[in-house]
Amino acid sequence: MKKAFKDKVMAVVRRIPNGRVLTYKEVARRAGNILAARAVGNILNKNYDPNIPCHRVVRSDGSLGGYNRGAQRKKELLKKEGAVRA
DNA sequence: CATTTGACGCCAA
DNA sequence: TTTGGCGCCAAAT
Repeated sequence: MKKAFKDKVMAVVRRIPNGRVLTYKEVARRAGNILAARAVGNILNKNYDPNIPCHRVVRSDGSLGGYNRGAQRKKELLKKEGAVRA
């Protein structure tokens, strides 16, 4: 079945290089629907994959947002990678 | 198939 | 500037 959105979101997030973070809005935009920022978060939330650095996706405000493994973990990961909102 | 949920985003007060 | 409410979408139940 072609879950274009879910599949694309995963692909996009998987492509995020180390030290780089994208906003949910940006990911949604690359996934094909900029209005689906919410859906993006929902997808990552229910479908966490070790290949997908979902911790590199943050809110447009610059806030980290949430994380399945704990927001604290996400914060540490980003800090460790030195990620910045380019 | 209809309803609920949810890691969001933007605007108004 | 901060808080609250509304709008948007896709997936899960």
